Amino acid sequence: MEARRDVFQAIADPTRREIIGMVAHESLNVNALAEKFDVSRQAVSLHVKILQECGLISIRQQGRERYCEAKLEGLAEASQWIEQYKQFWMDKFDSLDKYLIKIQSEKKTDK
Amino acid sequence: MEARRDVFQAIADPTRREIIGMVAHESLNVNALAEKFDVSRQAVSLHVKILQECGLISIRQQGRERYCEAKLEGLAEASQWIEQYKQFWMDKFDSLDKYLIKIQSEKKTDK
DNA sequence: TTATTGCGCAAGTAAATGCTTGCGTACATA
DNA sequence: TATGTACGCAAGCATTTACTTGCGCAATAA
Repeated sequence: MEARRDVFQAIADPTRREIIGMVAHESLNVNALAEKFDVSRQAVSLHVKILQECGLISIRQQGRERYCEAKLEGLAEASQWIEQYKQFWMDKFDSLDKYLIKIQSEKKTDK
Repeated sequence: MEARRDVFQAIADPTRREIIGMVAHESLNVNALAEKFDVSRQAVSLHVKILQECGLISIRQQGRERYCEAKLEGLAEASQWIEQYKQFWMDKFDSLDKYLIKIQSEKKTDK
């Protein structure tokens, strides 16, 4: 289980997406996280490790516990990749991001 | 190679992301697509099949050729998932592109 | 008609993925 | 100090993945 590891790979797994969703709301330690899934603690621990390696969560060690905190900016790369195509299926952007608005207006001549 | 197949899974593979990028610009038949990659035509053909099954491209049969056309709205699901977290990191940076430039320069070890 | 091209369908393979169980270790609490 | 708790490491295993080569067939060019 050691190979190409990027954000796209990380969020490809539904369990990992769930983990992200959970720690986005509140910091959770590995066991607390594991309790919410049907799979073993080890399995969850591995997902956590992968998410950490991909920069999507960070670990805060506190005593013997390891709290997982979301680092959602790690999603930016994937977000940008998708955003570049968004204009093709949406007429209107409700995003406030200046960069995206800029790109949108630049490519309005397309299509 | 038959199992869980969703959009996240589909875009997890870099070759498939490249294929999407290519057919987003122009319709290409399988062979034309295959020529642009190092892998065999069969491999590309399989990626195309997967992308089609995930609703990210559609095939237009024309004689013996099969033209791949992007169906970028298929990305909406993934887009929405990421979008829900966007607010959590957008205010952390002046702009998205600044951050992307940062991670791109960090990713020199790629491939 | 015959040769060539475009492409899908296997079948086979190596590597990656997801998960499990067993074990060791650091931290806590009785 | 003895015991329980949080969690990583590692080995083992069934699948899935990404590819490859070989074959066959329909559409097209010679």
